[in-house]
Amino acid sequence: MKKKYWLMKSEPSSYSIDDLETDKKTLWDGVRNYQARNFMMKDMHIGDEVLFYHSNTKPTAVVGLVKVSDNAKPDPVAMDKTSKYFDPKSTNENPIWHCVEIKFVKKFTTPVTLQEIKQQESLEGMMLIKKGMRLSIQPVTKSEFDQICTLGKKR
DNA sequence: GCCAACGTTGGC
DNA sequence: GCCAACGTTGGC
Repeated sequence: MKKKYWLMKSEPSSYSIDDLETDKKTLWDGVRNYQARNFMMKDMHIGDEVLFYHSNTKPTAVVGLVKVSDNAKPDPVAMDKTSKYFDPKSTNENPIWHCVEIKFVKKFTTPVTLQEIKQQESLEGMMLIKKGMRLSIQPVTKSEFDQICTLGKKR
């Protein structure tokens, strides 16, 4: 299985890279978008590397690296009536939503801001900066991944 | 807090 | 199957 590269968004007010550093690993539950789900179910595998992105904050930025530590499994909170992610259409027999588990790898010494990414000519193809792009899980190329990592190590 | 862009829902 | 209405995302 060839390693793939991804970008995952999170609002730091709900779950930040620091939370993940504390937890070491977490189930990426609560995703309720079919495109994002399909990536997790079909394309993400143990060992894939992920850019962790903080959205809805100042500044928005890729703040670190994480790794897929377990393949997709049914999303438990979809079956939890008390959860805000509860979905009556999803059952134990026929779960609709799935999620992978991710583990903390490292925080960037310098977060790579959205603004900075937009300024890189070599990154102008990134999905993240496409107008109206709001997918919370996006594939990135190895080249994009490597460039962001380099920027994150600077200074 | 605003609002553009998007995805989903539901009436027909 | 269309599409208007609605809710959500996420940058600014």
